[in-house]
Amino acid sequence: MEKHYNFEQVEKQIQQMWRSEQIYKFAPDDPGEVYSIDTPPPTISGKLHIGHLFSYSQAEIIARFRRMQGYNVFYPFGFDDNGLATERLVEREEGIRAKELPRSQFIEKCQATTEKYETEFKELWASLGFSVDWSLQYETISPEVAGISQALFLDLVEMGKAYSKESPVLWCTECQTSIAQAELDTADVDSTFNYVPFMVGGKPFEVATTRPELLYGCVCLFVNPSDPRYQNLIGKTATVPLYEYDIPIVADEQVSIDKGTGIVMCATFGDSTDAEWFSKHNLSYREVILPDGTLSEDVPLIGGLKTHAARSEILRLLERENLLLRSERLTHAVARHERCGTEMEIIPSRQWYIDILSHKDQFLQAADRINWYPALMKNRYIAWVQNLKWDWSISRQRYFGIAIPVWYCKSCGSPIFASRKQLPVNPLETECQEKCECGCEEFIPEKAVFDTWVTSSITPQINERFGLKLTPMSMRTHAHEIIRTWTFYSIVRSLYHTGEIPWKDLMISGFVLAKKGEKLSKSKSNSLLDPALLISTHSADALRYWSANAKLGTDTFFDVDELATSKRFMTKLWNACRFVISQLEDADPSRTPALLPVDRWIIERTNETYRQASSLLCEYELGSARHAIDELFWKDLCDNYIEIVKSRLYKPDIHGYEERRSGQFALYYSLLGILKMYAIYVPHITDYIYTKFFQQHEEARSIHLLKWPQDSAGDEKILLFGEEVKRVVFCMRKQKSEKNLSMRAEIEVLEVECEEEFVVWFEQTSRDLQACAHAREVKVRPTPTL
RNA sequence: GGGGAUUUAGCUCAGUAGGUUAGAGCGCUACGCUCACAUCGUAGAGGUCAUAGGUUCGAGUCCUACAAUCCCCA
Repeated sequence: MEKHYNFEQVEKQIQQMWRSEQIYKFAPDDPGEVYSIDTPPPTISGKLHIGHLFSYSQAEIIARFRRMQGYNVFYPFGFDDNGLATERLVEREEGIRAKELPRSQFIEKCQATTEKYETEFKELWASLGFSVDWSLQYETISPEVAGISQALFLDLVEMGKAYSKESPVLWCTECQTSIAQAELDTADVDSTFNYVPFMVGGKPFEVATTRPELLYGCVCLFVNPSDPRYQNLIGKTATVPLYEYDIPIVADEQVSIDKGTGIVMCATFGDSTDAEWFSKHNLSYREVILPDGTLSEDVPLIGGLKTHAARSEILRLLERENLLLRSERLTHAVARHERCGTEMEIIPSRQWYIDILSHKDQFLQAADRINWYPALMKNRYIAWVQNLKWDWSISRQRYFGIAIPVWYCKSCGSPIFASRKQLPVNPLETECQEKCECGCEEFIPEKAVFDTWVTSSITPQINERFGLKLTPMSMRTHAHEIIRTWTFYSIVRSLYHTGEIPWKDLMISGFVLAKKGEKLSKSKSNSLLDPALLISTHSADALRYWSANAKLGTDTFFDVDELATSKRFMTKLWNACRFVISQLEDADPSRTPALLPVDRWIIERTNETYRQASSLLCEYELGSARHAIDELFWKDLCDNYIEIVKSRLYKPDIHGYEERRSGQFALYYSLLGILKMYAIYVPHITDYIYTKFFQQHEEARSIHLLKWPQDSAGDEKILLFGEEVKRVVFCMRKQKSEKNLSMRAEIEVLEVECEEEFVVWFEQTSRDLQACAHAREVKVRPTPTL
């Protein structure tokens, strides 16, 4: 073996070997129970960052573990390449606005951009050594997936779970589309709480509002039914200031008595409470804000202005008329669109929905049938489901997405759905083939597309497109910010379509934070943190080893200096292997020699570590599992066992030839075992070392085709003996260290005092200890019993 | 405003079901270039486990309060 490990060359070479040998090819008929992984298809919204590298590596380590456990691992990869996030990326990169281009031209640009990014992403995953079967790849925008998505939508329509209705909907005036509750962010915004007088029976009553520009949309005043101040107002009418028209005063428990004056104005629509009151109290609609974020020209005084300009203007007008009694500064949480940061509006329009509100209980119960790792992530899901206020709005007034397969009758407006054999279909390009029940033969195609989550929520079904039954899949993995979207929507879809949970285990990873509390974002990606650059300068294995250091689900900070630990580890592994292998040239691992006790110990310690690591990895605790392997490798094998057995390997004429073979056998077994365990974390260096030496004995083309041994019963006594041996060596070193002696300094006698039961074993180890301690003599005696 | 988490060595974090003297890596100190490794080895120093109460024979671990930081949701 070379003196230094050259990762640049080796990682490429090993990856090439994996490809040409098809090491990770999935075949349904291969032995072993299928272990299927539902990998998150990354959204094409910009470059990948270290957070992706971190969480995808963690999942990949589990894939490798399951494979070496004997499962037939189904490990596909996909790309979520449609939807608003992608459109915004294209707009940003090309300096264009979607609505200013012909639809087809914009879509072409989107396709070109996604292809570019997908190639880049794929190269990155490959350079990290991912054991993915790329023949299972899917893209959510592909015709194949579009067909599946549309078919499942039609299923939902037939079940009555998908429907369209005209109603107030969450709306982004920047993206000019409806959006779902899950796509909202909240941000604290400085604003003013403005007190204006509404006249009731000739007497003014103060009402506070943060949205005075909606005064013309005001349809009702609400007070709390148990507020003693306003009992006499209930049922009366009030006059809207400035606009001078009358509205009712109604009681509702949702009014908070201590906020403002306790009288709240309801406009169409200022917030989600307004929308609730609108339907609950059957109020009328007064249009103020248009889909593009300007006020309707029909609104007197401020028509045509943008929302914020209209707000300033109406405040100026109110003040001029002495109708602005006072204005308090306040900071309040405002809902914004997560993709662009624009404040939400609520605007009525016809949209498609998936019914989620009427089955909350079912979604909550499903959570108990899924294993959550770490367990407390379940709370986030439960909190989210309990707080749902809107059905899932699935239509988007956008372009690069899967078409909603429906036309509307020109005369009666009834929806006509595409037939199954037409799918995938784009109603904008294909004529409706049916006839409406009303006799009309002219149709208007649906222009809206599906929300991208409509399709990414069915990845388990997409993975089944080859005909293999996979659901419920074994495991789903992703970071914790998309519990409310991907996890939730997937559970909804799975329950509706299959009646079953989508997967048995959920493995939820943490974020990589730039500094305290700050999430890394794609937009401000630091070039130093560019994954491709990190891989090329520090190696994939080093990054993988680092990503396996954190506890699952816990956020972590990234500092390049931490990779020094990884590098140090890889150097140590390389050097240890180089030394051990140099001593095994003439070894014959197929023949088990009579084993000395200390050799039995390191073999048993290896088996014990297999057991520990396996049980931790079954709980997705890859950090703790790695630490268990580190302990075996660094402390037990390198610091102790190798030092103890060294002389026996060098000098068989003193220690005996059979004794040397015993040491060789133990070294072969434990080192190969350690490599097999580390293979899931650092697949390149381990496979390289394997092919350099072990392959000639083991036959398999790659270490990744070997299996971890099945659980075996442990031998506690030999493990205890090993601890005693380590204690003796430790005491010896400590004494030399305290006397400032070299470890090589000779000592007269090494006295070993041990339990009666270990006396014989220690005597069989005395030559090793004598050489290790550089002692003239070793004396073993039992601890005197009291 | 509601919910959840974190707070352990100078730094980054482990500490499983309450049980000897609280651990690791980095950093620090001393010694050692020993024929795998000085990108190393051996040993050592360093902690009132945020704070205040409580339960217990015994609390980093369980309960209550409080503080700071963070996350999710309104």
